Amino acid sequence: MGTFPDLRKFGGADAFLRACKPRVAIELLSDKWSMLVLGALLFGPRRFGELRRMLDGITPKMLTRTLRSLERDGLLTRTVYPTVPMRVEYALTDLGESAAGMLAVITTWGAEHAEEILAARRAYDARPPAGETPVPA
Amino acid sequence: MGTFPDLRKFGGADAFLRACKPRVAIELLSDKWSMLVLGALLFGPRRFGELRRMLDGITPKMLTRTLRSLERDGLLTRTVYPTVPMRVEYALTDLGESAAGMLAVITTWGAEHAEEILAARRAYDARPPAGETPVPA
DNA sequence: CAGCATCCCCACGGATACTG
DNA sequence: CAGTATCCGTGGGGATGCTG
Repeated sequence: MGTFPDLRKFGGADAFLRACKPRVAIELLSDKWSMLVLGALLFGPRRFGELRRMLDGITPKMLTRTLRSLERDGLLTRTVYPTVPMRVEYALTDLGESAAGMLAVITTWGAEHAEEILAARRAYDARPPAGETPVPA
Repeated sequence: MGTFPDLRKFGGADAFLRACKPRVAIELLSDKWSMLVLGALLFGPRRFGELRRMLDGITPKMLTRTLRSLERDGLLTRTVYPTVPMRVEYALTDLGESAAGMLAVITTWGAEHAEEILAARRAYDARPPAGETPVPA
């Protein structure tokens, strides 16, 4: 069928149904802020406020929730320095770095095909309401 | 920092803020069913009912919505055969196949790291409520 | 067969205000 | 500084029933 890695090697579509292994990756990608946070941490360890400023538009609540979730999954570490004022630093783990690697793949794909997709979208939206049904046979 | 492709080449975190190009990929991934449908179509063109059966748990409404969205983005084609009873076939485009390639990357990553993540999750959940704060310096 | 229409729920996530 | 607490609107998506 194609030149891409054969999905069936990994279980194909079945691999995604129900609560199966690779689903964790999908959940990660599906979350609005997770990959953004990982991306931000690629620049090195960052503090709460720094991340907040890097991720324009994120609220403290969502940043906290996202960081907790990523920490729980072992994608980043949270280190508290009990200074005054307090200081907390977040850093990617190896696992987190590899997850960010996925982000790179996705970003690349998106950058390469965005124009094509947007063009298809325009064409679709511009086509006649009641249409000629493409009838090959 | 790592061995993965350098995100900054693509604009880094900034590349994701607001409505920028690579975001279309994220939207694709974020949708609950889109990548599953693409994965199913990797096995070849399929009819509505076939897809419905392959994607256990999907409702007709969501299948329709997902297919329409993917068609609009040029990831698959929809061909109507006006037979009796009616027959509609969905097939990946080249663009759709390349998108499914992303799925392979993600699936692989998920399969390789799922156990690690689940272990981290168990460890996190099992740790003492009020905790020893890791104080390096 | 391949959908479309409708109702409805609740979880995601934003805004705002407060605390150790 | 680094969060927590609370309220609340939106819409994603399930269930059900009907149609060309």
